[in-house]
Amino acid sequence: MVSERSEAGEPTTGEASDRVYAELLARISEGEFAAGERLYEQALAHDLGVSRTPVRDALKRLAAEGLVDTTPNKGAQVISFTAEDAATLYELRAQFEPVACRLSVPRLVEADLAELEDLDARMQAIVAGGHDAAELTGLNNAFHAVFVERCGNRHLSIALQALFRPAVVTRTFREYSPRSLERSMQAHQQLVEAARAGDGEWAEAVMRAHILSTRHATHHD
Amino acid sequence: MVSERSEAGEPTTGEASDRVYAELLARISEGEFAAGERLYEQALAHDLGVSRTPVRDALKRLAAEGLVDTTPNKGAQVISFTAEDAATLYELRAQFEPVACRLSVPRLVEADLAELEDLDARMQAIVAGGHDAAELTGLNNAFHAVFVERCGNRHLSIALQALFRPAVVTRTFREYSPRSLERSMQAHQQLVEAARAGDGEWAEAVMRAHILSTRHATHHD
DNA sequence: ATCTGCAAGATTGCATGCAACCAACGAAGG
DNA sequence: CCTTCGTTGGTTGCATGCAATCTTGCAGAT
Repeated sequence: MVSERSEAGEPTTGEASDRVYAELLARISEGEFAAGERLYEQALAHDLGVSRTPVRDALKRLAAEGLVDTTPNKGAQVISFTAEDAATLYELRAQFEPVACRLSVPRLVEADLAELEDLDARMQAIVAGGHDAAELTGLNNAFHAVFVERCGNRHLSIALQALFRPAVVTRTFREYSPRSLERSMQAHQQLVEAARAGDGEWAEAVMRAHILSTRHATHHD
Repeated sequence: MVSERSEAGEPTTGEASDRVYAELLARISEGEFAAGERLYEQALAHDLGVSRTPVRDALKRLAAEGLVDTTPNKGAQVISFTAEDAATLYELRAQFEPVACRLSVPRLVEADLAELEDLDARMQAIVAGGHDAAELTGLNNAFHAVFVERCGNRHLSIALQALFRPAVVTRTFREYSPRSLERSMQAHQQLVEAARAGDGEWAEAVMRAHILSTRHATHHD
């Protein structure tokens, strides 16, 4: 039968450990840590009100996911992309995320659909309002993560997340034109529609167009 | 039980965490741990001659890579596949590993080529000799890992490893027919040739054929 | 003035202690 | 006899202490 809502690719270890992991991931996503910045265990531990142990755990997890670089006796620092790496990741994303879309859409349940609609609505509200780039990026990542997490195979989820998560450091929406932004929002709405219709191929096509469009819109060079 | 690492030649050279990780990965690959078996930190620590801390680190790393399942206050246990999951992973592997091959072959340096040849030679020696399935599987994984690790993008490597590494629990060579084994060896030789020639497309084609052939040769039931 | 060597501070990695939590077993009651 | 609850042993998660290593700054020599 169907199981409870277990999130694929998110190994829950403890309690403080997960909190620290989520917090660090959020801070990296929001650009609170500069690329290449070194992350000191003691400072983070004191800042988050825990000891160094859960901080170490979280950093190791981030390292395994490729979001921070660690060197033997020097600790962790946020990854820094070359422009070429970023471009490559975009290519890979354009290739694989639509596939994840096609696989996941037929498996989405009502809660997932509701979450997609909620995220879409909140993004539209932000676009209509103050354009808070950080929060918008977070919601966008959550939106895309739904398809990845529900693609039906846990290891595929992990693999895709390894490809997509590093993109968070690029702070996607920072340099968007209003026109591209509007187009992205429409793509999201269409994705919600396709998901509600259970049409994986439609969703795949929309997602592919969405990503390729985004690639040209963010062209920073 | 094995006791080859009971005496540590290097007392303070650090990297105990990595050593434990490699050891656990090897043991899982060699089938020394049954699928679903629970891994106790204290027991592993005592067995490996270290404290629980590096063992915990290694287990968290394995969890992030999807090789062990962890539940909040129950610790880690080796993943167990459904037949469907295994089949899906094989599909994905057949789709993606040849691509990694094509990307990596033009980037291989002399040391990589030498390693491929060495691994190939050792596998042939084992096939000619005692057919030690465990060691053969290890060498085979190392052989395939070369292409994944040299594919040119670190995050793609991480993603592909997330897809391929879980397959190690299936103990690939255990139920191979001598004929299929011979064919695999020939494929490896051809891969070495293609790699030496720097021909990524050739290598890609050989790898795809190799994997698809393997899929039929192994009977997962 | 620049480079080299050293020494002190700082940081990571490992070991250990302690509390919370879970699982299993046994006893008491229906 | 079966069910239920309390107890006990064991395991994980977190905090802390300590040694090894790296970094930084300065003094001295060339």
